[in-house]
Amino acid sequence: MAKAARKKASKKDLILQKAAIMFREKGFAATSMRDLAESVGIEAASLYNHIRSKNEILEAICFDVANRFNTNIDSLESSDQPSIRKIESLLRFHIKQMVEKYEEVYVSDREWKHLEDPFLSNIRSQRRNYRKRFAGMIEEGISRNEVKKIDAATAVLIMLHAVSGIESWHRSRAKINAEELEENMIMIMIDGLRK
Amino acid sequence: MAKAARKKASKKDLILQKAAIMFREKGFAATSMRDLAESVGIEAASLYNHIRSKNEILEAICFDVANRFNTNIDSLESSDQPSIRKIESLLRFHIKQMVEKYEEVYVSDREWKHLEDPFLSNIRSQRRNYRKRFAGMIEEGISRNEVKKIDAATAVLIMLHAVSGIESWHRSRAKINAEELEENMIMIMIDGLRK
DNA sequence: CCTACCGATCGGTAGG
DNA sequence: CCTACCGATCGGTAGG
Repeated sequence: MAKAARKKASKKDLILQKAAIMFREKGFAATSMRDLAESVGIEAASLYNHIRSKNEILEAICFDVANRFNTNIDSLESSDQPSIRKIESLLRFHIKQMVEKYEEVYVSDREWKHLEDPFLSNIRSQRRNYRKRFAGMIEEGISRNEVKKIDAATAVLIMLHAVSGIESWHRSRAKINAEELEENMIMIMIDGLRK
Repeated sequence: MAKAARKKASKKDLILQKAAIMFREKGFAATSMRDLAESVGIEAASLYNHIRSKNEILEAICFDVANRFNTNIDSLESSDQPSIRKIESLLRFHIKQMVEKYEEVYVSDREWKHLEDPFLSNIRSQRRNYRKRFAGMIEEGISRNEVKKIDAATAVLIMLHAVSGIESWHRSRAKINAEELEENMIMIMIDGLRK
């Protein structure tokens, strides 16, 4: 019974993992359950022994990723580093997640619009909330004179989208490694392009 | 005859415009020709008097946007400003395009994967080429000592994705206006967050 | 986990 | 530009 439960869980995990890969490649809407079943190695109908619906797969991916980012910002906010260090840590977490859990993070970021209510409203408010907390860290940095006077909301948009640039790095198997990538990104975002 | 041709062109333009709005909202794959026809105000079958296929609409959007960006980088490369100014101008062009032609630029950037060959290969190579030229401007800036020593390819990824952050600004109708947005973005990207 | 199948919807065409 | 309709494919279910 324990073994059966473990087995079932790992098959569901396999489905989620393959789904993340396919949703990233083709998009949620353009991926059929038959495509997914084939990549898992079973018939389409058999998927439904492990998951309830196509949308449930997307929900699992999106909320799993959201939880990881929320947990991280929780612990950052309660720490007492300088603001610019908090911001740097947040960015480094985004970069690491994008490198290590590429497909899941990418899918949760680009395909969440295909969720249905109540999950759609939920994720929307989680995203709004996250951006607000990030903006709060930037405003704190401005008031402490660690960050230059910019519009915090604009800075949040730039930073969050900038890290998603790793997508292209990930697929192109560029010349530089993950560590160099991270250092370059942090340098550019914290100190800009100009020498 | 001239008038009929003009009329037909403008109806086709209306279809392209409505398609860009819907492809941005729901994605290419999740937008049906019946959805599109409804927003244009005709029956689905009637769309085919103006366009040949659903994919042809996406092709028109993607290549129109690509041409505008290529024309801009052509004229920038042949100018003889300092490298950092060329980079700034390129970024300003991206920001302006994103503000003014929001739906088309967004769609061409996120939905081009749904193109079919030979258009898919064509746009892929155009994108590769554009990034290479942009990286060349950054490397020129480094060698002229105007830009700090960073990996040019990484900087390109960050900058191109950062400007697409305007998407969220555009939809959220934020407090700041387009001009302030542009100045904030340029300041952050050129000089970074740190004071 | 499979075979067999469902109603719905898709992109697109014929013919007027 | 519409009515009528097509073959294909979709997400999902029944029953074993």
